[in-house]
Amino acid sequence: MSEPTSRQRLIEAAIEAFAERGFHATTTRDISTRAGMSPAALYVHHASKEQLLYEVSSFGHADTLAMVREVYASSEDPVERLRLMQYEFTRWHAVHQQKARVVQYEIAALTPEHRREVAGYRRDIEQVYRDAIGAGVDKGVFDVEDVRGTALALISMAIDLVRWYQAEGPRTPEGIADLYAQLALRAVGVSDA
Amino acid sequence: MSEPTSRQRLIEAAIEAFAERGFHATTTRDISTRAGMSPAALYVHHASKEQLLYEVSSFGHADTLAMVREVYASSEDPVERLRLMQYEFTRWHAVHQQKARVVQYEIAALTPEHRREVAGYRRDIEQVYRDAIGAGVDKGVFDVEDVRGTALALISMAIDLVRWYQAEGPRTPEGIADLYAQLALRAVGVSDA
DNA sequence: GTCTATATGAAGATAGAC
DNA sequence: GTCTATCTTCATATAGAC
Repeated sequence: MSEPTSRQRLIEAAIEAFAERGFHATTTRDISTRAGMSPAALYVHHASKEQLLYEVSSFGHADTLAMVREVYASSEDPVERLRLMQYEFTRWHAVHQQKARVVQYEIAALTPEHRREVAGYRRDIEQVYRDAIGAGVDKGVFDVEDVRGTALALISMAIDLVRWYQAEGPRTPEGIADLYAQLALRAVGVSDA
Repeated sequence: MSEPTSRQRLIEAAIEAFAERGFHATTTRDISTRAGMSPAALYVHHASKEQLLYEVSSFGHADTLAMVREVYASSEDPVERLRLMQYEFTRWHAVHQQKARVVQYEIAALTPEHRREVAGYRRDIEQVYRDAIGAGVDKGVFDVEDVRGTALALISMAIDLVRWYQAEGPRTPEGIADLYAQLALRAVGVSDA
């Protein structure tokens, strides 16, 4: 493990600052100071404050999409697949609470072009959830009328925890993930969950 | 129905602007222009931009707390009570999507004192949900191990819809509220929901 | 690649006429 | 209570030395 580069230190400082204060309330001075540099140093490594946000947002979205796709491919059993999907998706938002907060709540601050790009990732993530639920319905294992609405509800549950979750609090990421995985199965009508 | 006062017009303009852009990205010029006034007019009716936010946030929180308390008192039956609670809480967030967005996502922009005040409202709302779930567990109607976590999950589901819900989209507030009420009952282990 | 110094613009809020 | 004009502060981003 080598030292992080200045570029990487600035990204991590930006995640911290954006998560705590929000993009618009964060100053480039705040970011560079957290990274232990002068205000000007930021622009040697990143073109603008928005570019920093885009970096965080785009990697974060790609990450979560890859994760749910991997889970989807990992099993043929609808119950185990949905359980693991909600478990991992929930856990990611708790473990990476700061990054997740930026990913989920600062989309409006991106340029229109960057916003369109992440919108694509988001559509794809929802599609994987719909596929996972739809497969269970097709096999007669799940009892769901509104597949799309149920997918949105499960995603919402996991995403919203970045609004209130605190790493210092009593709950572990795994504890919440377990609970939310159970709630996901109950939501699709698997009664012995 | 008389004309809204300038004061009220400014509050409504602020809700619109804060919901679309966020508190920090909104300028006082934007608010006053939306209300059809000059930048200076805002300060005749409101002390500051933060005071406008506080007005929206505090009334919104008081509103939702009163609503869930009313629902709690309206029935003794745990199933009907929780169903109605999730229905009304969800519907409120869809119907008042812009106001709800400001209420739920701009807490960090309040002054510490104002933030403490709304934190109290939020604790109380969670408590009503915990009571509603706990009562069903005590009566042996609900099957829930983690009452607090389940309450948070149900609240999260409803709150998060302000992030994606669009009045122009295909879903009605009542349609989402029906679905989320059903999901709430399934979450507490009422299997014929 | 880092710094100090600064250009440039725009924000929140106020002054003072009507 | 509304306006125009403006004060003051602070933000993003750049210039240029080392």
